[in-house]
Amino acid sequence: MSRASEQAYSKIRAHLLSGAVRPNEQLTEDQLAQITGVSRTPVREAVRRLEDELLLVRSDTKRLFVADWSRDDIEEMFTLRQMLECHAAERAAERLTRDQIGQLEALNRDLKAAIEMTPPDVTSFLEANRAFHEVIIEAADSPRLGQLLAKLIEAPVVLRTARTYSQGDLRQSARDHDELVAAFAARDPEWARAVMGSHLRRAFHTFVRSVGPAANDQGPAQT
Amino acid sequence: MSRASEQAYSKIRAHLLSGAVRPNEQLTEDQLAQITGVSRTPVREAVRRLEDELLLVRSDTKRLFVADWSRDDIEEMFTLRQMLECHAAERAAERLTRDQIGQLEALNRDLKAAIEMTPPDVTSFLEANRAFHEVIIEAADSPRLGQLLAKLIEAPVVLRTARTYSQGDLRQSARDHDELVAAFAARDPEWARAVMGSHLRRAFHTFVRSVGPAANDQGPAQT
DNA sequence: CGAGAGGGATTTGTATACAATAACGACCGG
DNA sequence: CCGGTCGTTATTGTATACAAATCCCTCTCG
Repeated sequence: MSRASEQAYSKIRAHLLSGAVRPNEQLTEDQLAQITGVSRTPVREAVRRLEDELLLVRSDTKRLFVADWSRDDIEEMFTLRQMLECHAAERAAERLTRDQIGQLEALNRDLKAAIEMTPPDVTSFLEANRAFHEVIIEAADSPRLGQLLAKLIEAPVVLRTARTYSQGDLRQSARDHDELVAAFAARDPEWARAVMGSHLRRAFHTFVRSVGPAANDQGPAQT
Repeated sequence: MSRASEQAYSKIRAHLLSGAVRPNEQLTEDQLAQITGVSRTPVREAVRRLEDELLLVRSDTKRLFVADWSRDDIEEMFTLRQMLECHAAERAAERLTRDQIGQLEALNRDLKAAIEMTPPDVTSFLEANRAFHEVIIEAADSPRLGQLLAKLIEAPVVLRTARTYSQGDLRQSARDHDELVAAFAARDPEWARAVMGSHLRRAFHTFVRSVGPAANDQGPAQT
């Protein structure tokens, strides 16, 4: 999108991820317009995108709130992502160019470098990880699949807690990526799917372990 | 959404599905505002939704066009829908109330009645079919899953061609629904998943047969 | 003391005017 | 005759004013 609405989007998103607002807190379009420095029109456009990504929700009477993700919500998100991204890996295995496989290798080198910093550079890790998965989705060559996954991957909760992962967790992630590259290089869709599946499922359990297995189960409905 | 933007959405959608416009034809927000009788503001809101549903697409310079669905696009849509809706059926099998199962039975009675009209009442069939699947998705109790599926099911191409299905095709569909209800009543997630899978995959092949197996393969890129 | 109605304040929805950007075509130079 | 550049027109993007809906507090009545 164009300048103002794009800017509104990223500023609001950053604002939400920064933790400056709490789940279930009400926001108004005017507030957001002030924060972002643009008028309500592009803010409304940005808000729509953020609603789509489930970072914001609207009450039944159109009032705007910060979304609250329960543990169950997050599990479902991981499950759906796994379903779709396994499919993407399968398709990608049949379609990746040598050049793209090279990109994946390079990205995974960056990712490993980020892990081996002391302390691990989690921001770089997340960026390399995001780019890695993006190449695969791109190669799957299915616009609709990409669109669906885009929503799931925007999920913020994961990003917020990634900083608590151990170096061992991160290294396992890098090993998964290595094996994915191997599966792609071998042009073996089944292998790629299987590795992607375990990769994401493990990520879910790592997440659960880091936030506590039964947290957040008694939260009130948010709408 | 509120009155004007909701009205704009359904009018534009109807306009697109009516076939009054051709794929790759350009539209302007002003035109649509005139057609719908509201200002550009709600039209833009409606257009965003339709873009999301891939009924409309924007060029790289933000100009608006009627989307063109290739056969491959449609196959991918069916594949994704199958993946997600099988999952929904599985979850629904564990969660449907007796009341909801009763609803499914009632809807399938309506559906069969529509089929046995002479000629078959395709509009009622489609409506009962939509409602049937909606109950299942609702019962799956996963907001994100429902949201993803909503997009896929809006796909218009299927609706446009449904009128060409034979009575035999429609009857098979009703039988699938009967078996789904049986699987739900037995609380057997695996059974439900399997039936849903074959139901949707058959629907795809019925679709392919009705439009011709290799149609629409040489269309130029639209963006 | 509680329930519900009324009304001002808050918030979202819509229309409109204007600004920014992209497409189109005419004109010019080679 | 071709290619490019500039100005005009068409189209989308943004700001703002106003309308509609909703919330919340208060006040009254039972």
